Amino acid sequence: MLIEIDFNSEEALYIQLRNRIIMGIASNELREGDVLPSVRQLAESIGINMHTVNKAYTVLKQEGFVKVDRRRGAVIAIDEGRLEDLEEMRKELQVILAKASCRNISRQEVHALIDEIYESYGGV
Amino acid sequence: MLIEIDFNSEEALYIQLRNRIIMGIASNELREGDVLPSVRQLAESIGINMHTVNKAYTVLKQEGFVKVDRRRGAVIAIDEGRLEDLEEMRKELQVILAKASCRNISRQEVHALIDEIYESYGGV
DNA sequence: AAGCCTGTTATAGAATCAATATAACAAAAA
DNA sequence: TTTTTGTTATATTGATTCTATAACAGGCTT
Repeated sequence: MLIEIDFNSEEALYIQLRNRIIMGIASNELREGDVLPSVRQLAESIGINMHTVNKAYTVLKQEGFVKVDRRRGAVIAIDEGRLEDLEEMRKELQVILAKASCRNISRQEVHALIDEIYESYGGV
Repeated sequence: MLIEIDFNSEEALYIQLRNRIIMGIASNELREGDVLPSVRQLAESIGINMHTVNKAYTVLKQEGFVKVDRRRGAVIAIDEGRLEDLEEMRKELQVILAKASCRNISRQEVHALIDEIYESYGGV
């Protein structure tokens, strides 16, 4: 899986990295059991520091997307039943939809966008 | 309009403030032409620094939710045709829905949540 | 056994951001 | 005139982000 980083973005590098990997899982480019590159490898291939990658992996571990095996490195392992995430999602959506509503983006448009994105993650 | 701040949140105070005001506009608690409290007033009533409020207002001005009138202070004034926001929304939704997809939250559940939130903002 | 590659940890520095604290200014309102 | 408005400048504190070395133990390869 190709991981791209935008150095002009305001988003922290380790957050961009985390997001890319989560999106990789959603789009099935990364599957349960797949091994991520070592922190040193990935850091070098992107051109950033080892610790920045390590922080991304640590966050992914805490959030339940990855487990770390001393032998194999960081392995995709998804906690599927985390209800905290639903409340978190509600809060995030409240802000996003408030903005959308102010900009006269209709509910239909949002639904269409949701479908489009969900489609790209392989339906369900 | 009552503005509440969570001092335990990781979100910056000025971002929380901005979000509250945008949500206030969406829910029609704040309407075009309404005057926001002065930076000093609001700062005192919440118990934070004047500059933190000022930063929130400055961001709201840049994002096109508020205009500042020397006479009246900060006034709600919404730029309704900003297409940058649609692309921004797409990027934010991509991350949120990736997480949702990983947690087995179905597309239907997301649609229902969208409706619920949009409902609270008065339909459309 | 020796060397290499894992993740992990510690420490330190630079740059930026968040929040606070004073202070002052011009314009408008009381 | 005095108060209140937004605006601007400056400074300090603390946290965050990213980088840089360095070292360690566990596992793998040769």
